[in-house]
Amino acid sequence: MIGQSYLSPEPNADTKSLMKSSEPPLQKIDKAPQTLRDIVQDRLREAIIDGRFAPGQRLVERPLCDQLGVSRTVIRETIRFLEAEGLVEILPNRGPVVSTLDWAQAKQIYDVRLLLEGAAAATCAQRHGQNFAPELDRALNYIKTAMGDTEWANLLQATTRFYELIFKEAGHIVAWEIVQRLNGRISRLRALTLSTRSRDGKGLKQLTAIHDAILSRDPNAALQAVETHITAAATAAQGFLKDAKAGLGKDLQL
Amino acid sequence: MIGQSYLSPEPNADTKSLMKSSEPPLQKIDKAPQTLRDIVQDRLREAIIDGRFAPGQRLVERPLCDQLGVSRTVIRETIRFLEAEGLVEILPNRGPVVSTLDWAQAKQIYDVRLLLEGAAAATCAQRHGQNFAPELDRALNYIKTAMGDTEWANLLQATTRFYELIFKEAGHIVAWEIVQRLNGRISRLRALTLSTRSRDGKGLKQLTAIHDAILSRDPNAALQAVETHITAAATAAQGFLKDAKAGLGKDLQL
DNA sequence: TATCATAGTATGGTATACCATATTACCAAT
DNA sequence: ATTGGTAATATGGTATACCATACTATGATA
Repeated sequence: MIGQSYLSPEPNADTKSLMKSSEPPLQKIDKAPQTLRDIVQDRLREAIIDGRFAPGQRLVERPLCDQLGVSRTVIRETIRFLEAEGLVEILPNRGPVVSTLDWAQAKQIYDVRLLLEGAAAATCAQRHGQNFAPELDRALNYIKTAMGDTEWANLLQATTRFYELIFKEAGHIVAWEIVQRLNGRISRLRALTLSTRSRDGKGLKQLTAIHDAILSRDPNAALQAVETHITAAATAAQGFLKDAKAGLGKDLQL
Repeated sequence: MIGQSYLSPEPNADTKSLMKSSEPPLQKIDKAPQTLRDIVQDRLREAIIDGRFAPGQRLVERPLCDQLGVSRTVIRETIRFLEAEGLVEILPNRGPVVSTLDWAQAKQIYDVRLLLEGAAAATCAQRHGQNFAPELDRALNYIKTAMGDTEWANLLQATTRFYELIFKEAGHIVAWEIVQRLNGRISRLRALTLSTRSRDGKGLKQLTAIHDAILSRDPNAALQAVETHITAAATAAQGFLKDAKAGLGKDLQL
């Protein structure tokens, strides 16, 4: 999430022509000293989202310390953060576990996404600037190529990037953060639905519809396109969760 | 957020007629051993929301340890949690400060609230059960009485309760959690707008309109009512933030 | 007097050790 | 087989020490 450009674009490219660059004498150095916590947070979050920690699995602190080579303090702090994000739950007297998901929650998450993504697409359709079209094209093409990929993480990232563009262009930063957090909680579900839906061409077709509606500056069409896309995704997801529930009795698997 | 009903509703009401109560012989004791962190979290969150810690104010760890009588670990973990909630920001090499708010963010928060609360009200209008009407009546009455109160916290809590009822009845738990978190970030703004808007009668009138639309099972009217209510609140809020900005040059004050 | 340098202080970041408690598993005794 | 106890494990909570950095104040030098 946070880049690692500690220094200004030109670190010290001009030692001879000092004070020659006209406008800003010196750019402020906004060092973002990537703290250990941040690294561990990203690492753990990614591991959970990628499914390397299964839902329901316990996250025992000291082993995590050994694996990541950091102290307990750091681990505990990141667990607190991920708990607030909804990726981790704390069982009383048992400690943190990877959050599980049932259909009731997933359904609500898709509902909220529907509202926020629909609004973002509509706003974006009205407001997008001139250099936005090629960017959205590129994002859509990324998705197209990622569909043939075997690595589902790429496809997930590509679609995420697609929506990120839309939200950012609409100026809906807060909403995008919310959606991202929600997506973290249904990441495994998303991976499943995306990979299956990429086999039939429907998923891509729906995303293309969103793309077209936005670029033709038709807010209502954009809203509609998002609606059909998310509804389809939710339906597919429901199938998975229902299966998992039937198979195991608990909803731990997804 | 978490109740403190450690024990079952009926602790041991029937010692004579043991095993007589037909279905559950004994209810499971779901003890929620309120951990130190939870207490400190609630305490600090409340302090920030109440404004006892001003926005931009530094939250120095060791003094907080002394004030609350807990160790640094606990303090740091709660700060991580509140950071994820958006109530606290971490300045590099300076440590945590209470988050500040500018109008760009506040506007977006009101936008998201508009979407989520509108949807909840509409759904609630369709689905609310039979014993819901008196509850909503009661909530509205609470607001009415709280308007005469000098303690603005009561009014804030009353309106929160009003919306909570709507969200819960609509089954939008996830959305409600999101809205609550957003409300935390604009709590001082809400307090200001609520108190000023309670002097003219408009705020109450708008809430009554929501109440009526829901109880008459008219989703569109409910959506409309929420829209006017939040739009008005946002406009009032904008006035405050603009003032603060003009007065101070920075947006630290709110 | 003005500037520079140095030391001191405060704070965040990290690591480690310790204790109390709750849970679990295992083992022994009846 | 059920009961009871004990040890192991893991967590919550605490305390402490160490280092790096930022800010501050003091003093020395030009």
